Amino acid sequence: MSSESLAFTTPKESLGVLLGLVRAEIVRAMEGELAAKGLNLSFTQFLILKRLARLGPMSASELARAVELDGGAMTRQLDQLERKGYLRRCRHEQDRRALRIELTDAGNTLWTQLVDCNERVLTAAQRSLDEAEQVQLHDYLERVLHALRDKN
Amino acid sequence: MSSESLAFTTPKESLGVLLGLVRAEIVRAMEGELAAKGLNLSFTQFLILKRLARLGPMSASELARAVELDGGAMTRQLDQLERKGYLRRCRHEQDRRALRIELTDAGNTLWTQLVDCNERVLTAAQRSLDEAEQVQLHDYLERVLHALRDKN
DNA sequence: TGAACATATTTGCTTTGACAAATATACTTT
DNA sequence: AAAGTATATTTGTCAAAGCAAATATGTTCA
Repeated sequence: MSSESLAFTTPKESLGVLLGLVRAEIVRAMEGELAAKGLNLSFTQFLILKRLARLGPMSASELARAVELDGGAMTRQLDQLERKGYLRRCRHEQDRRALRIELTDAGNTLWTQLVDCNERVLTAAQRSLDEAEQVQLHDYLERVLHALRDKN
Repeated sequence: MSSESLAFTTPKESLGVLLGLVRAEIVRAMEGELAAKGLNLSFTQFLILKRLARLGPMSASELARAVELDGGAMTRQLDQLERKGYLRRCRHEQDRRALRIELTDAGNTLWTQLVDCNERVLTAAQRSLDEAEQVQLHDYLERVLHALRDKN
């Protein structure tokens, strides 16, 4: 009875799905914003630029881990973004295996445009949560993430 | 400076990313569970079966909307699941355009196995949240979802 | 009724991303 | 220093998913 009778309202049953739905909406909204500005950028590419703009130059594999992207896929995304002139592959000073990916001037200029989109989407997404709730949601998600990663 | 100094702790900045990371971990964990049982099922296929098991027969497009999957992709997933004998495409009584997708006996039997995997992963994911917090997380996510969908 | 439009499914085409192999470089241990 | 192991990047290959077009059926409205 416990599980069956509560089926359609039990949180546990749909956390995975729910996360998928929310994320899909955010991606959709974000890509809509980008398209509306006439920018031809995927959500993945947006994330890469955001990371670089926020944290500065880093290697391709750091970047890949940060956005949960396969190394091979990262290479190809970097190809595209480099071709569009938004970033540069430089040599890493300490490690000759690695690259140092850095934004070009065009990349930095682009980011100033993206900040708006980013802001609008996240504000819209969280508009029904007050400040404290937003912090709490973030905290819960972090805790879930750690629980999943530290298997014990 | 303002953005730079706060970058690594501002919640709003990473909600999109964070959702992606959590979801990726859940998918990984779930596929691990499935593989451990010797089942050759993708996370997407698991979601389709789950939906059918929980809510009963429905059309392909309802199913597609529920798991946030493209119609074309759904057709091909159904091909696979039908070939494996887990579901059946029947005619829809009221709408001759549509299908009525229903689980076979084998599909229902399979689901009894999947229930465990599902349970284990979700329990592990939420083990650092108490009952009230789990409910609250779910509530927050629903509110974010609605905020994103009802654009106004 | 009939025309216009909307929805359900399938198929073809293209892009994205995962996985594995290849190569280059770093680290560790003996 | 040599050997063995680990990491960074690139490339090839494949499966999954998105988009568009085709077809069939339903719905609305003049």
